[in-house]
Amino acid sequence: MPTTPRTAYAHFCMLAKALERLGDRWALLVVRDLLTGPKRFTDLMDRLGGITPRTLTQRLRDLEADGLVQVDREPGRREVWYRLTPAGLDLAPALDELALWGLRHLAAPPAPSEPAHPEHLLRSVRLVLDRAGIDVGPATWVVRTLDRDDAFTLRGRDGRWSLVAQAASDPDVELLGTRRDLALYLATRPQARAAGHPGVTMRGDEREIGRFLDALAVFPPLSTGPASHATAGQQTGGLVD
Amino acid sequence: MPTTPRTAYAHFCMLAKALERLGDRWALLVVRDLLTGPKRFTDLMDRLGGITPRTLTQRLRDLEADGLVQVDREPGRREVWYRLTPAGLDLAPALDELALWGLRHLAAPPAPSEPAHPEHLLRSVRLVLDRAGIDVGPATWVVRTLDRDDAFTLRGRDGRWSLVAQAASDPDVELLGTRRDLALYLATRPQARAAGHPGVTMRGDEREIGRFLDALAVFPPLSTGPASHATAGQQTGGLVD
DNA sequence: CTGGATCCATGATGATACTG
DNA sequence: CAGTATCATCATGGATCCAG
Repeated sequence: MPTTPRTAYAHFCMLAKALERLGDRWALLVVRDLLTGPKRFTDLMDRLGGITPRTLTQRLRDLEADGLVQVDREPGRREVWYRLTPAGLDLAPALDELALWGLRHLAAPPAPSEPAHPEHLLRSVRLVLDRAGIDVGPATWVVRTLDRDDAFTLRGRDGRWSLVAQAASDPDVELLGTRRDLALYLATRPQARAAGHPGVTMRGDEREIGRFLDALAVFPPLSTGPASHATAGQQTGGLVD
Repeated sequence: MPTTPRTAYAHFCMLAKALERLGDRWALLVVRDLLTGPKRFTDLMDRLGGITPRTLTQRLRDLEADGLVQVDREPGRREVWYRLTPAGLDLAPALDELALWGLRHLAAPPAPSEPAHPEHLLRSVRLVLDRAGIDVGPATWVVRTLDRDDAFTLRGRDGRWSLVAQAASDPDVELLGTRRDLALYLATRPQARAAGHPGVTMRGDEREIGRFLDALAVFPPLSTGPASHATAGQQTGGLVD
């Protein structure tokens, strides 16, 4: 009979109970990376850059025991696929709010040592466009990474926006570049985006690219209050000065 | 020159950056308890039951350094008051989403060893009423704890709801009880609430109490998916069987 | 090659007692 | 009231090794 584990807060509070499951280091980042679809152990190791295999194993076991992750092991197949259960998928709104908070208060250009992936920013872009109800007509935009052949489709219609980790066949605009270049481009402040970005190719006719730039003008959102983070300093309206 | 601290993920991801500030044990619970207003060190020690003074000191220092908490020290006064900065207050939506997720997937009656405070549930009640757009006419409901003399006012009008940690002077309904009894009452499933609860006094005329019960019928919300938590078992529509 | 396990080092947290 | 001091324990990081 286990006594209350170390990670328990013993509060009658749903936030505390949630954090008992999600508060361990790396746990929410594992969920984040599984939100875009099932992944293998090594896929996660790659994306979570910095986690040790022992910790990843531990997190996946914990999340499985808590019913957030399901493990697909098929006999005769080497790969083990990890995917979110409905309860795990249901964390998306909470992760979105945390990411938006980070965007409002901690936005900063990527350090040279930081691996940059466009998908994290794309999730925030989708959310910001959706919340703002931006409507520039039906839009299908594809972002394709050249160094890893990932692709994402951002679709908008009637002010609602969706993001899927797959390339649509008929994009109005297509962005091509390395993961880092694409992330840097999305992190540029809106006014500078029309000029393009080194390493990023934009395909699509001028009118379509114009719609893309118009919609993206709301990203990133401005901080609601004064930039009160001690090291954040100036708020220029972009992630990059 | 400090190298990247242990708590850094070194990802260009706003969620990761947020978790670098908020991911330490107890950190978000400190924010939670400061969301209802400024508190003293010992107030926080009391509410956070289980935290050690060393850890609380550490968290408050970290949060202060990150610009989420401001410390009010007045010369000649013993007490030190901690309050959230605008950036700290801006975490409310994220904490709300996490608490709602906990409510949907981890709801369980309070264990006998769990101190129960009504305020955490009241935050969720406000949010659920507000999201559902419940409109039962202008409503002012006061919840008053007898064992600590805390009071909260839940106000609704035109489907919008607010919660403040203070007693309104003209409540339509007033609930009185110990912190535990009030929490247990709010955790009851809606159908059982009309019968009242031992230790909880409800003041107000019958019609007003009827409005109160009608509105509260949407709390707690049902889980979106099947109750997939390994230990959660049945979902009865209430926190208490 | 994937999916881990093992060993050790270290930093973060808990328990308890004490103090300006 | 608002912490600090000390010691113990546990979780995580880093490196390496191993089995199917």
